[in-house]
Amino acid sequence: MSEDRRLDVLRAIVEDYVATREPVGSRALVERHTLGVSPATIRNDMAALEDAGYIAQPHTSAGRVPTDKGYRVFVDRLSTVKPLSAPERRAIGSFLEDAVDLDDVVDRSVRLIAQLTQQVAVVQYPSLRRSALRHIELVPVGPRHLLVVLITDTGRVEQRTLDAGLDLDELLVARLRAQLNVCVAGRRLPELTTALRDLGAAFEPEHAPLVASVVAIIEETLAQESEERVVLAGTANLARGGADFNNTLGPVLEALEEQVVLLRLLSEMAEDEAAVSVRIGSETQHVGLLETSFVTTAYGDEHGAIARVGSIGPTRMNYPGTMAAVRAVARYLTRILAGS
Amino acid sequence: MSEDRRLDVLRAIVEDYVATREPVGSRALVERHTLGVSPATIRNDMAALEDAGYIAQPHTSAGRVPTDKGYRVFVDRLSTVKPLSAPERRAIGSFLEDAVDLDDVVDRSVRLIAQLTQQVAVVQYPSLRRSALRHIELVPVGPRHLLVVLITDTGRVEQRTLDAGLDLDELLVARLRAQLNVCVAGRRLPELTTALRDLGAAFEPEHAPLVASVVAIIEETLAQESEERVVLAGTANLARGGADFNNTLGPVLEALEEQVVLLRLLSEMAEDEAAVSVRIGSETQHVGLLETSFVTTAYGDEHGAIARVGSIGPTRMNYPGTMAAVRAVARYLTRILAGS
DNA sequence: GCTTGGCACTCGAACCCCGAGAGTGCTACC
DNA sequence: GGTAGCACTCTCGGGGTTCGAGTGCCAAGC
Repeated sequence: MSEDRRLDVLRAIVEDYVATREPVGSRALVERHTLGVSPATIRNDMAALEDAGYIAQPHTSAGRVPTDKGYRVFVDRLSTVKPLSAPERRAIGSFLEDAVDLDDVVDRSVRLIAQLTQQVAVVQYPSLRRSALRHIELVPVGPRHLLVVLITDTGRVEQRTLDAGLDLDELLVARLRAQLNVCVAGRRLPELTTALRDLGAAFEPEHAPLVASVVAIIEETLAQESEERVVLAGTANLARGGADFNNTLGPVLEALEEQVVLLRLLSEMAEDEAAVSVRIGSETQHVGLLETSFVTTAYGDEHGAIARVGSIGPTRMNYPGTMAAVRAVARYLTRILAGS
Repeated sequence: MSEDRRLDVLRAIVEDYVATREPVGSRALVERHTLGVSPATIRNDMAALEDAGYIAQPHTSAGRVPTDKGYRVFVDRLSTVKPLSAPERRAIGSFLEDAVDLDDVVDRSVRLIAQLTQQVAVVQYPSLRRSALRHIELVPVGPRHLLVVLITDTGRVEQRTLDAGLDLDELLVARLRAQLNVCVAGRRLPELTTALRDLGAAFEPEHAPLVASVVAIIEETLAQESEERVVLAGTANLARGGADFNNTLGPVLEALEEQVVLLRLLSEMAEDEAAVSVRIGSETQHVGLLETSFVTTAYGDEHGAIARVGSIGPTRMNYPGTMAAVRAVARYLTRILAGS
């Protein structure tokens, strides 16, 4: 009983099951694949695969279905990610290049992945933590309020309103703005925070409270927003494809709305070295996502990885295709961000 | 056969059907409501209501179910929106007040409505068209690119990147920024665009192309974004409630992802005078939303209405409760925006 | 020792039938 | 106009049966 053939059988089972959505039996396998042996032999292999936990049968006298463990072996050892066709790649590139700003880039990316994979797409905004501030803008709002706008080198914009507690002097605001931007110029976060703390020294003591509160709100924003933001698209694809997981759709939608869940998964997967990382079924460690898999990869700019994109679908998904699509979009995304 | 009693019967049917989710028959009706007549009489009334198109039976020998037309009468004439309880109102107010910026306000509002109505919530961002620009910021990005940031008096921020086509002079950018902000100061859109067109005159002829392209991108942004942006929450609530519309969930999700559809509905409903506006089933004029109703109302700031909030659920929804929740959130939202 | 054909066995899906129950519409009566 | 009675219709659910796919095992073959 050759080990190689058993893996071939596992691959065939996964492929057939993904294609047909029905448990696959020994006869169907030999008919659709050239395995060179009879159904009886396949049955023996299947029994071994079942003992090893790679496949299971929904009930006696039904065909076999891959388990999460089976998909894992398939993804790790049995599948090859085949690159997209040249026209597809061109379409991706040109679609993304038409974006007018960062929001638009993210929006287009997520729609693109949803479209390509016919599943739910996830795009994480560029991390504030790993990007540098490009500019800080202070805009007086009414007599006593100040709008603080932070612009990063990835084009992301964050704003906060600050109650100054006293009437604002236009000149002072201008000085503060200038100092802040000197302070900021091109620095990454760790240096930035220490630089900000020294800022008070450049101002008269009576302005210390204002400076302090502006600095505080900047730091707070950076800290808060390092809890990243994610954008979804294609949730309707969950319901499409008909009898996919009709009855368990609720928990999946709930999990997707809980950004916390997605962020945890994304951060866990960021630790994987692999270019494209996959979480299968129970590996997601979330009860609502037991029947779904999550394929992600990192994108970045010239300085390296800054966030992730991905696609979520049923565990019974087309893994090679999904991985190819996610990887392709991430590459173009990186190119766009590095180029602008 | 009194007309009044017939309407009472219709109201009872709607209420029972909403509560039980099952077709309601004549006997159940007299048992649960004090109508003072026998089932046979109710049957006659029901026949009349059916002839008039207010109710229908799913099949012979089943109870009756309200039609869209029946719900319409119920909403217009038979239901009273009862205000939320004091604790509920306080909870809404305090939850919204903790928001740190406009994005956060919108985010909290939409989650709040989803929570209160247990349905899908929709919040439209404040319209750029109806708000005034508070500030324009120009930030050089690399040698030749300019980031144009627009800040409105509702706190909304839009940005665009511009390829200047030639190296940028720092001083020129500063002059342009100053001029733009003079131009802008507090003006509403219609005056603004004419003011912008005259801007070129203040600069030397050789800078005309730059000025023109900056003005162009500002106008383009304002035009584009007057196609409003909407935010959703609570899509998982569609699947919850079990057998609500299990099989037709796909089209609904698709419709919700099509922002165009929502925006059309919102703009149509903006024309209604009524404080709270309702679209029932087929009235949405969208095939995916045939089994859903859409409850919206406007919110604004001290200058009046600027956008809408709403809730989407099955036609068989709790209309009075949904209307109360949507109205309450809109009021608090208005208060917050006017106060900041 | 692996592979194969044969065979008995299991079990879910589909179908049909039937009875129960809910609800209606009609008609005669108050 | 309201009411009671009654015949009629139709869905839903249970129970029984058949059908077929698929398995597991065994004995024979290469």
